[in-house]
Amino acid sequence: MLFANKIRELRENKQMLQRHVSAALDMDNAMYCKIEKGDRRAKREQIPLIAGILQTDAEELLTLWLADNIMEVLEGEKELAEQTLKVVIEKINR
Amino acid sequence: MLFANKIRELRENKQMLQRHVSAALDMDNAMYCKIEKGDRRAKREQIPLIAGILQTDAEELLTLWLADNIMEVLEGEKELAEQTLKVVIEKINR
DNA sequence: TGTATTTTTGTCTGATATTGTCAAGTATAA
DNA sequence: TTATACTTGACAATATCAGACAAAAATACA
Repeated sequence: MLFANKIRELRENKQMLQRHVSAALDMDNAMYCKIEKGDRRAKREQIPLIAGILQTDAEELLTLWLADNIMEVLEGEKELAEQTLKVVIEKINR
Repeated sequence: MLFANKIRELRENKQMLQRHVSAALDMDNAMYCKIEKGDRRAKREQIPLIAGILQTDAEELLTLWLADNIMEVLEGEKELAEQTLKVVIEKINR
């Protein structure tokens, strides 16, 4: 879980508690805990808020969050992942 | 819709009717119509069945179906798509 | 040790999204 | 027109998921 690992690392480096972040997000702390563990997914619109609270780049966090979502699509399709990504890149660059 | 376009093309080239395919899939024809138009998504386990009916390579169809799913994740994130895919590829090749 | 605090886990519920079905619509050809 | 193929929209059934709460587990520290 790229996104989860990143926000945990950021929070710990800043010596913040989960409840600081969850309060700033107006979110149940249990929920935030699950997001940080990768058990639940943050909503798209929460990413920039989290970035603000943790004082980091929103685009970087969003990129990791998107990458997680793509990894989930490719879950269990290891042998087709590479070819699939080729098709996607080709589609995007056109 | 890569997958949708492909199965339509395959079906038409074989002069098959939608109801032939939907019957073989034990599926409501309206549903198959929507899948072929890209309004609804085929289930993962239906892909090899469809490939069998249309006598084509299941892996190729599956690749297109996965690519559609990834495109949906990247929908509206055009400016981050490239970087995101880089992260995914890096993650996969490790 | 005991106690307070933080983090994690399990479960339930309401909201939201998805899927399957049906009926009615359009399009095309005979 | 009539028949056939395809498409669309509306609705109900179903599945999924965020959010909430309580309680357990882990951690810190007196």
